Amino acid sequence: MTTSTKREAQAQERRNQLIDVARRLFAEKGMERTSIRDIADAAGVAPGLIYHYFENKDALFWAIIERHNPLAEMTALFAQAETLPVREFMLLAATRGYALMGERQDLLRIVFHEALSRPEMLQRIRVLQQMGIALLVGYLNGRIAAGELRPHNAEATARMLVGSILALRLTGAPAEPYITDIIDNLLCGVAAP
Amino acid sequence: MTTSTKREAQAQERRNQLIDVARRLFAEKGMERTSIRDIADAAGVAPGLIYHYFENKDALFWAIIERHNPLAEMTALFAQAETLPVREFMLLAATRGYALMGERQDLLRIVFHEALSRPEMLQRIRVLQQMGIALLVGYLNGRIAAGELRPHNAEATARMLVGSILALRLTGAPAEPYITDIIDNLLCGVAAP
Amino acid sequence: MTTSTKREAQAQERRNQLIDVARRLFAEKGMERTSIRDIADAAGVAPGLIYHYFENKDALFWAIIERHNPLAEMTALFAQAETLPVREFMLLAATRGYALMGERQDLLRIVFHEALSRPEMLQRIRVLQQMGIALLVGYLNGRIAAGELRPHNAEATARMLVGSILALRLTGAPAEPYITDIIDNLLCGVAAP
Amino acid sequence: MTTSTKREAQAQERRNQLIDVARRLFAEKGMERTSIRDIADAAGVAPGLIYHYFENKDALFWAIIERHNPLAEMTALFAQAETLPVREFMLLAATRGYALMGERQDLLRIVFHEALSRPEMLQRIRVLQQMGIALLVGYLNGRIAAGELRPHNAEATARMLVGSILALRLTGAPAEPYITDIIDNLLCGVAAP
DNA sequence: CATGAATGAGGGTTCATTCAT
DNA sequence: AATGAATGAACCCTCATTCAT
Repeated sequence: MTTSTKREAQAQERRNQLIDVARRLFAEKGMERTSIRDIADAAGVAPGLIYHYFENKDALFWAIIERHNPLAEMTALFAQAETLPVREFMLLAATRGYALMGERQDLLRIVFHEALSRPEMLQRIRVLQQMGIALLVGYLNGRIAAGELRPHNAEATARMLVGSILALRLTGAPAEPYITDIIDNLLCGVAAP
Repeated sequence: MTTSTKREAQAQERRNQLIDVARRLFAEKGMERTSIRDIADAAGVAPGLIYHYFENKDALFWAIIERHNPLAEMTALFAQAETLPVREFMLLAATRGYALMGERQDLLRIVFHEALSRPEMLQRIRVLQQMGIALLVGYLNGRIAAGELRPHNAEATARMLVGSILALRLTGAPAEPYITDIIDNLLCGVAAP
Repeated sequence: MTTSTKREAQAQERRNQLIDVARRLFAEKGMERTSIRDIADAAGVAPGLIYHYFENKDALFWAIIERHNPLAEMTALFAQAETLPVREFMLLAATRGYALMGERQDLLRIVFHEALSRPEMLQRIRVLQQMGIALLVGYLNGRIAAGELRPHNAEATARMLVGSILALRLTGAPAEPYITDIIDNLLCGVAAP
Repeated sequence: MTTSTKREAQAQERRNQLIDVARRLFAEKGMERTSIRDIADAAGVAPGLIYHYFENKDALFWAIIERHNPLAEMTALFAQAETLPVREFMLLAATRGYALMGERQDLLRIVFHEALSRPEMLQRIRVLQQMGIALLVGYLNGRIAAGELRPHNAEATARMLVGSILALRLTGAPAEPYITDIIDNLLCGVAAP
């Protein structure tokens, strides 16, 4: 029992190691430019071993995705939304989103990269993204109902916010001053009074 | 003279055909998943011929990019910016940008895809993107000077606009009602008055 | 332990087999006219396997050279030079050199062939050749010092000897009577007394 | 008539140009590493034109060989052999041979290169070489009959001479002092008196 | 005489994957 | 659990050669 448990733990560790190594390499060079041998070398194991843990390269890819789901964290963040004024919370959420995309930047690259060339990927990505937007839309509509935001199409706002943050990351732009400016623009508008 | 011109014209035609075929395939499957043979087959041509027209696969890629450069059109659009009120022109520009990304959606996929995994591509693409943003920033600062927009960081606004439109395209969302809402949000803000 | 050793031994054997097969084919048709597939077929092996053992075709070439380096044997021969009179030793050395070029005739063909069209090969080969000549020059100068040969430019003699033997091999001439005649000519000259 | 003659002359010129260009390139990089396109580019013509003048690449190769036969010159040289003392003439012949191999060094490279990998080439080369040796043997036997050289196997001497000179060229060694030393060694021997 | 578009076989090489050990 | 030898298909690219113009 104990031994088998130890074995299992060891196996789990090895599995995670392979996932992490693969994530790094995939992010650096893209999935196709990363060979199984590259991964094996970087992990210090033989190429054959990878097939002991994953059916094939694609399965390894999905394992990476599954291991890093950012939705949980975002959900937690929105749960405490009510405790802050609108502007503060939006700043917080935007900053956190920006940071998250940074922490998982390699993942972001992988996902985007693959999503753009593999329809079945795109499908799975859109589901996630839809959930993110839904979270945001829910919050915004709550604020509208509370009279803190003027009545309007919340989905457009949500898309603006996500798109703007995403664009910052994609272009390598820094968080400040852009994030603050974005939120202020969004809240107050840029038209002359 | 006539003959040589005819020959040249034919060659140009063939070149364009190859570019178009490649564009389609690259967009469908990604550049790496598209083999030279795939392109040749789709064009009804021997694989070797492609190397008669393009030095290698990468050169073919850049030929695609060059053939469809949206910058010229955008520049022309901004040249007549003064003739319209702010809101009208921004709607027009956003709509045109959205449409352009649509017409060139396959191109967009290709460019994104490659940019994400090949630093030297990212470099060249950022140059283009920077020029687009500069165009927009120039316009916005003009409107600020004219007192039509309140003084603010125009670059943040430009990035919001581009990011928002891009996000629409990437998520497959329709132009309306989003574009109008986005422009209105941007101009007037979403905060309650 | 035993198993890994067996594996290693097997791998070494396979490596040597590939070297030998390649040596034969390279000698028969020249390196460029021999494809990796030719080698693989002749060895009864998949083409990819060759790249498991050698980085590329060139590396395979150098592996052939390294496996059959005649310098060690020649060095050993010259170590016992003192035990024989000049004429006997020179006959022995010439005969041994002729034999060696025969045993390695295919190698000779390969080396010459490549040396003639690839500067970087010529470079590496000249180093080897220089060492051979140096060996001979050292010996000759020793004999001059010992008063057995008249004082003269030993390098010219060394080059004559090597050139003469090489020419025999290149033209397919037999060892006898040429070698004896060559040595005698070299020692006594052909001028009438 | 005149026109056709002019045309013919022009054609002959073009033919020779192609031969010369090909000779240079073949010598530089070897025949296989030189493509028809390389030759065409260097000559400033279209690839197709080469096939107007030569059936294929091999025919072009043979045309090069035929255009540059060194035998005529050597025969002329030996015709005046009697006018000089042995040592002087042998020096002259050796020097001339060395020079010839230099002038035609590129040709030498080509011939050697191809001879080593193509049996039918080797055959043709050996015929030429045999004629060269025969020329030399005839001379040497004449000198022996005249009492200027001691009676001995002239063919061995001829092979020594040719081999020595060839080795100088192949190793890139300079003419002097080697040639003089070689002739002196050959005439007087290197043994202590 | 001259062009250069077009062919298609074959080159070296990479790589996901399998399997005996 | 782990190895690494072995496979074979596919890749990008080169090139001698042909032929309509």
